[in-house]
Amino acid sequence: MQKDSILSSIKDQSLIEKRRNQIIRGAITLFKDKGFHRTTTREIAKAAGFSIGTLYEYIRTKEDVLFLVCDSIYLQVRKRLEAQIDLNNSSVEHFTNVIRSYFYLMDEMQEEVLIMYQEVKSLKNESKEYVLKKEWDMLAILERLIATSFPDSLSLRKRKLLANNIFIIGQMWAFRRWMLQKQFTLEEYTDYQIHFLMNSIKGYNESV
Amino acid sequence: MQKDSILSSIKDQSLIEKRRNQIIRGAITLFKDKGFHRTTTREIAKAAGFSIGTLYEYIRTKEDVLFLVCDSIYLQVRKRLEAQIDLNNSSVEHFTNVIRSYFYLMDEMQEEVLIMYQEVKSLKNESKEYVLKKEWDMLAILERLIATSFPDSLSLRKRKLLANNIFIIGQMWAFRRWMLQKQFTLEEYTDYQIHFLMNSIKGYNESV
Amino acid sequence: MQKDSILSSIKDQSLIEKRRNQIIRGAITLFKDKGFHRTTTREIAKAAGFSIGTLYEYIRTKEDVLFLVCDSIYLQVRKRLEAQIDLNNSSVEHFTNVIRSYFYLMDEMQEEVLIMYQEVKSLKNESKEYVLKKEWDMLAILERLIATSFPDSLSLRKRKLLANNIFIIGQMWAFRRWMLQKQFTLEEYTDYQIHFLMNSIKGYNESV
Amino acid sequence: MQKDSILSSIKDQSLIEKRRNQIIRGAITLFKDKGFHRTTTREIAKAAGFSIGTLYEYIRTKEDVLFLVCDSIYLQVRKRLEAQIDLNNSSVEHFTNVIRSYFYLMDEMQEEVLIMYQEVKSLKNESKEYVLKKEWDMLAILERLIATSFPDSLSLRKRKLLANNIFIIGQMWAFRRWMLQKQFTLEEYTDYQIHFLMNSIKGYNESV
DNA sequence: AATGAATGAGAGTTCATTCAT
DNA sequence: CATGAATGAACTCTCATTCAT
Repeated sequence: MQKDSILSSIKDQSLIEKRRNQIIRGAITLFKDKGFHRTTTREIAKAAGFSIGTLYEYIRTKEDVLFLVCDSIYLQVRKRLEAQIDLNNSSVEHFTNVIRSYFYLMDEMQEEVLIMYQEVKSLKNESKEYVLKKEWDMLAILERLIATSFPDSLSLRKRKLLANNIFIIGQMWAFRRWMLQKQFTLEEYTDYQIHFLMNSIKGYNESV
Repeated sequence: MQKDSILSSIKDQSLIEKRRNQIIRGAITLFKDKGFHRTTTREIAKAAGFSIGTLYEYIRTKEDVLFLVCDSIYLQVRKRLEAQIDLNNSSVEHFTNVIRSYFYLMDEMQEEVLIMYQEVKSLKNESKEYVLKKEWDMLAILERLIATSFPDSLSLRKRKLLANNIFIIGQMWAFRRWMLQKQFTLEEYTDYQIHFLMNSIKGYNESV
Repeated sequence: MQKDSILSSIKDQSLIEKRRNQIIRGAITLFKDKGFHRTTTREIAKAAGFSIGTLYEYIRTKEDVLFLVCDSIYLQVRKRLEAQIDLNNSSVEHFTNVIRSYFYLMDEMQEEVLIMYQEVKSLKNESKEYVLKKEWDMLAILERLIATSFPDSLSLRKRKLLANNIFIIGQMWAFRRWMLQKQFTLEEYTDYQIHFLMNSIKGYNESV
Repeated sequence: MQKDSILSSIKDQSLIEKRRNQIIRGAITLFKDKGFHRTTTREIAKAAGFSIGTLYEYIRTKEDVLFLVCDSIYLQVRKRLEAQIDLNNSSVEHFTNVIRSYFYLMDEMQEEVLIMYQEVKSLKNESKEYVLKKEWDMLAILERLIATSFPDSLSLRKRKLLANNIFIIGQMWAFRRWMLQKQFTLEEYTDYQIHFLMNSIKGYNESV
């Protein structure tokens, strides 16, 4: 499944783009609140600002909406993460800056992260694979960053694992906010986690 | 909301216990497969081994089933985790043994962990809080273990954060299995993560 | 497709029988009036005397209703036709009596005949074949009657064709009533057609 | 209802003619396949070669399309039947030739005959009457032919009935093809039926 | 004259829940 | 205590029709 394979009976491509963005925006608001299953297509149409009939001119099934939403969120996260990365800068400081930005991004996009976290599983296999593919891409970005910043100290597999750890510890701030955000400010959380992370790399380095 | 506040029209408490266990066992099988929303009460009744009418003698709403399931899974995880802990043993080795056991437990209970992960949000607030309360309990266990094993090196807040990290890195093995279990055996995953963790503590220790 | 392959979630077989008869009776009334496509499932449920939910306990799709209706009509026509036939009586008089009865039956079941005529095509292939199979059966009955009554005068293929002619000339009284019933009484129609038929057989006989 | 009473917002009459022919041609193709009810107006527009908006410039409702189609089919059948008839030729041979031509025409126009057969009932009364009026016309043609060919042997009413019989036995080749065309070639079917028919007339003739 | 995006009533179907037996 | 037939609100999705461009 690819994004463009969501069929629409509308011919004007730019209108499709525009309306789908309305759909995505409306749906995210609703999904935040009630999740995918408890949101009805009529509510989505209304939140998008048009009728149920019009909604179905731009998607074929309710699941298509979920797909659009997930796809859009991933794209956004990735874009913003990539924007932080300077491939020519291999300093540790640059590394921590990127990680810090990522954590702040997770804070900013908390609700969206939650949606992805909880609803991707509701996609049918084909779409799910397409979306999960995007996660591989994001991990690859983190891996590359690690490789650049710590060229000699970590094996490939350790880099991969570390990328995963960073990835979900960032998301954790969103999906465990009921616990973490009661005890830490975002700054504290970021500071502590970056410390743990750096020590872990340094420590590992020395200990092997 | 507390567990016993799920009303039942049945008087015999031991029968309630028995029937609810049947319900839980049946429901978990189904939820693994199709998730909470896509599972019908009829299916649950059938999987539990009795009629839909009987099901409703032991619960009031479909959500009650989810609550029973989540509650049961948490209880099980906690019990098995606690069984590993010797409060009088403050050795680092004991610490890593417990962590290792926890990771292996997450592997064993992958499907259940997934259910919790993805479905707890569908609980209504009251029940959700009750369930999340159990997570606080589990974190407290890990915190205590950390405090015992590393009595002087970590502040309270760092212990809390570390407990969280351990907790979700364990779960990650389950909920990101599509990614991790392609690249690591359970043993490798456990070894690497424990290394990272220990270095992180040691490194931190030294660096502060 | 066979009749019993229409799944029902109801266990009591005699209740299924009873409810399905209610459905058939209600649906026929409606189909007479508005045809299959213009009749809604809600109307069918109401005409059957229960709720839409209950309707769907006894069928799986709207098409099932059409199938039940067609099946029931064929069965009825056939039963009543068979009841007229005495296999041991090979007299020409018996032959004409049966034909006459058949014509009167078509008159009595006009509406039902119309439904079959116009709606069978809406069945999906599997069911359609099952229903059309019943028409073969009825033709076989007429063929056998012809063979018994005119043992030597007609070849197998001519008997087959004649059976078809009788069959649809009977039905014609129903489906062309807007034309025929303005010009003929049932008795006249029957008399004339039987005359044509007998002369045709006799004439054929002599001319070959 | 008359054909020209289908309102159109278009002024140019020859354009209306042209566009409606496109509609008819497209619609017949679709109706053959899926019947009137299962065909959408969008599909009709597409098959006709223009947009849904344009379609509705030439018709007012979907039913109008059905009317146009039925009207067109009747017209065609009638034209071709009339083309065979020489009013000055009263020979029996001419009679059988026309009947034979009619049967071959029914073979050629099988699909169209089916459409009429199954869909006319979906017309609303006004249009239905208009279309059925055309059947009276065709029957009148056959009646006249019978009267010309057998001037003294059959009463008016018998001629009328015979006309009906010929009419539907011709159509039967189309609407019962699933049965007849497995057992007979068109030639055989025609030969047998003409034999039956001629004997029937002759026989009747002699016997009265 | 032609287009096609927008509409919304209404269709078929599902399923959590109840309650008489 | 157990059953399962009955219910109907609520869901997703379709499609004939309109009308601004």
